[in-house]
Amino acid sequence: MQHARCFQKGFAGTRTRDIAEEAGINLALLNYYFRSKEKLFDIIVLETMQSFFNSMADAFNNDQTSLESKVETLVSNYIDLLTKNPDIPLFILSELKMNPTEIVKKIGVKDLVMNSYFMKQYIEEANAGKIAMLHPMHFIMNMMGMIVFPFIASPILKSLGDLPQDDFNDMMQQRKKMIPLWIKAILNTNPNQ
Amino acid sequence: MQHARCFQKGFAGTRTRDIAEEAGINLALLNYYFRSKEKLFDIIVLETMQSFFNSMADAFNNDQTSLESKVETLVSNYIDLLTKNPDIPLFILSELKMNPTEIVKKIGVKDLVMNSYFMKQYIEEANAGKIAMLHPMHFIMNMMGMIVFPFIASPILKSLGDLPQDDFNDMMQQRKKMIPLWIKAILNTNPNQ
DNA sequence: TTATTTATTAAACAAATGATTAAAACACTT
DNA sequence: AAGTGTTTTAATCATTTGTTTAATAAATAA
Repeated sequence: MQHARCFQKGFAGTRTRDIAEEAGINLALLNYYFRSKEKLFDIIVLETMQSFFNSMADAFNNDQTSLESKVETLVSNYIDLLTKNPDIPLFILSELKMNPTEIVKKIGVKDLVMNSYFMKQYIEEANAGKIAMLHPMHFIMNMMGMIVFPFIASPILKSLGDLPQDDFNDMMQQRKKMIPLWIKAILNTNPNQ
Repeated sequence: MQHARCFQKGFAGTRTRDIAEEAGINLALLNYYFRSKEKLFDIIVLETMQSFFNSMADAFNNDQTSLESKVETLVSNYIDLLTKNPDIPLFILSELKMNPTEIVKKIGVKDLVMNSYFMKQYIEEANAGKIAMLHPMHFIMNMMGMIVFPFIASPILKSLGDLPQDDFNDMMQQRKKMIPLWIKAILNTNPNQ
C-alpha cells in the first residue's frame, strides 16, 4: 500500500472517503476493518515509522563493518529512501507531535538505536579518543539533520536555490558522498575550543 | 497574537471556531475581516515566515562582521527563537508543502538570503580558497538542518535520549557553541576526497 | 440630532465527514 | 441444499464546520 494521500495531507487533512477510494474499497469496509479513522492512522503511522527505522537495523548491527562504513551505508540508504518517498519524514513528525511518546515506545526505536552495535562502536571510539567526546544525541541530530532536513524543507530550498526537482535530486546524490566526510570532520572537532 | 493553536494543529486541524475563541472574538467577525479560513491562514503563514526570516536580515547584511561571526549570531539567535517557539518550523514547512512556491515568492526569502552580504562573503571566501568550494545550498542545508531539525524532531529525539524538556533545552544551548565549530570544520573539509 | 457607515453578534445554512445500519453477496461447512 | 459465519455495499445518521444572513450596536458624518 502507498498511503500517498495520508502522507501528503496528514491525519486532519485526509478524508476517510479518499482513503477508501484510493484503496478501491467501500467506505463502510474501512470502518469494519479499522473501527475508526484514528485507529487506522495509528496503524499507518506505526507501520511507516517501523519500516523507516527497521530498514536500517541490519546495517546498524553488523559487527563486521567499521563505524565509518556504517555511516556511509546509512546516509546512502536513507537518501535513496527519501528520494523515493520524500513525504514520509514530515508525515511521521507531524503525526508524532499529536500522540507524543505513545507511538515511539511501541516501535522500540529507542532500543533499536541506543542499544545497537553502531552506538556501541561510537561510544568505544569516543572513549578511546579516536573521535570527539560528543554526546550521542548531538551526533544523531547532526547526521539525521543533514540527511532528513533537506527533504522536509525541500519546497523552500528548491525555491531558494532555483533548483528544479532533478537538480535537487542530483544535489541529494552528491550529499551521499559529502555527508560522511562532514560527519568525520565533525567527529574530529575538539568540543572544548 | 500567538496563533498557538494554528501552529500546533495546522490548517486542516484548526477549527475557525477555536481561532475565534482564542482571539476572543465572534466567529462571524473572523469571516468579516478575513473572508475565509484560507485567506486567514495565508496571512498567518506569511506573517510567521516573514518574522522568521526577517529576524535575521540585519545580522545577515552587516558588513562590519566576519562570516564566522555571522554564523555564530545566526545560530544563537535561531536557537533562542526556536526554544521559545518550537512549533513554528513544522507549521511553516507543513503549510508550505500545500501551497508550494506561491508563498515563498511573496516573502522574497530568496532575495533576502541569496543576495545578502552574508552570501557575498561566503562566495568570496570560497573563491579565495579560505573555505571549501561548496555549493551554497549545501551550506544552508547543513546549517539550517543542524539548527532546525532537532526542534522538528524533538518528540522522537527526547524519547530516544531520555531527555526531559529541560535537558533538551540545555542541549540546544550547548549547540549554540558547537554548531559554529562544526560548520567551520565542514567548511575546511576537502570535497574532492 | 439624524443619517450613514462600520463593527459585532446570535442564529441558521449547506456541505462535508466520520460512523452506523441493515441488507445483500460470498464462502464454507454439514 | 440448507445453515452459518464472514465480507461488502448502498443508504442513512448525527455532528462538525466553514460560511452567510439578518438584526443590533457602535462609531462617524451631516
